[in-house]
Amino acid sequence: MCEQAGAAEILEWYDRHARDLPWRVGPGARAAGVRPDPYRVWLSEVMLQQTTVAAVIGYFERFTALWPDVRALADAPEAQVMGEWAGLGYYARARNLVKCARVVAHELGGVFPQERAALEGLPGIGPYTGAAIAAIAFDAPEVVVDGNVERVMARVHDIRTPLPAAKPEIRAAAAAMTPEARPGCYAQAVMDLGATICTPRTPACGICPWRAPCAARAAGVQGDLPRKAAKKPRPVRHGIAYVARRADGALLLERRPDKGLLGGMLGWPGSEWNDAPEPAPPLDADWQELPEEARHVFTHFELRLKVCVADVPEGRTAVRGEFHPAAAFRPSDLPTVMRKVFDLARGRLENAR
DNA sequence: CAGTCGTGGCT
DNA sequence: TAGCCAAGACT
Repeated sequence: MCEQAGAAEILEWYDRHARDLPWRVGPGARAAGVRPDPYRVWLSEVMLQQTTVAAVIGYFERFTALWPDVRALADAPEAQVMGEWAGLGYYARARNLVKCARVVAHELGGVFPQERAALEGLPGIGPYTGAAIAAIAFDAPEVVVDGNVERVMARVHDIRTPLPAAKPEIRAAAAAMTPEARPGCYAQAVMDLGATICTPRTPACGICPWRAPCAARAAGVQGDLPRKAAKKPRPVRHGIAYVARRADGALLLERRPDKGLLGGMLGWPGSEWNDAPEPAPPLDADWQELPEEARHVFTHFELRLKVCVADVPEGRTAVRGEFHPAAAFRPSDLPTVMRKVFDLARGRLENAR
């Protein structure tokens, strides 16, 4: 049987250097017949979308401890899942995670589909994740193309067309290299290669199993690939966040609408975020503006939030939001920008008490 | 298709 | 430091 060019070299490298990851069945165990748990593969792949391995590991451990299988996750209250996801970002992933778990649990008998086509289209599963689950969990010979694969392919084949225009060419190259044998190991091998050797800057070509066939290396342009279209500048937006503490210690929080930024997450009531926000206090109080703003960088804008704090008597009703008892409040349930606001407000509230 | 959608680590 | 980047999906 004619193996795909390069597959043998990278699989041999993977057998010796595969990263040990909590969701992974390593090459040795896989060869011994151990199958990955599709639930854990799915959960890890969703968490890893645009997110580093280091950031994911702790979340993965907590999620699997709380919810060991897809039925358990399907039964979880969405608010609890959102709270556990807080800090990981891209919160539509968490909402879709619950939706997908409920579809699998209630409409598919608790069993993940094995086919890429059936996986793709489930909430939160797109072209990459569908192919990755099919390959890793079920050893389907799917073409798995993520950012690592794009970088590795652009270099091995010296593809100088900038992304995203180069995507079709890159996919064709990836398809030509994907082997029929051990497709799950192969997919993870290329991702490990991209994460540890064929890194974005200063790749370690000297120890790369694909050094010999690498066209970019031969041309000395490996560090300049893949090329990417120029990015747009990131504007600054301003806003005002209000942290109200009731006499019993309860804090006024507001759940954000499902659509849009930080959708479905808890946060402090506040103004719109724009060039010149209008004050929008959620209740009448003696608001004290803190001297320092909370700064946070999102993907497409930078936010500077003025923070106003107030102590309010019990019985006061808010126009917006709901008071959360102090005992039930966990800052870790908040998205990072809201946790930054709380960290600033906490100092002032401690002093006032 | 191009914009939206988070965050933390690294250089 | 300020920009770049990460196992993308969705509209």
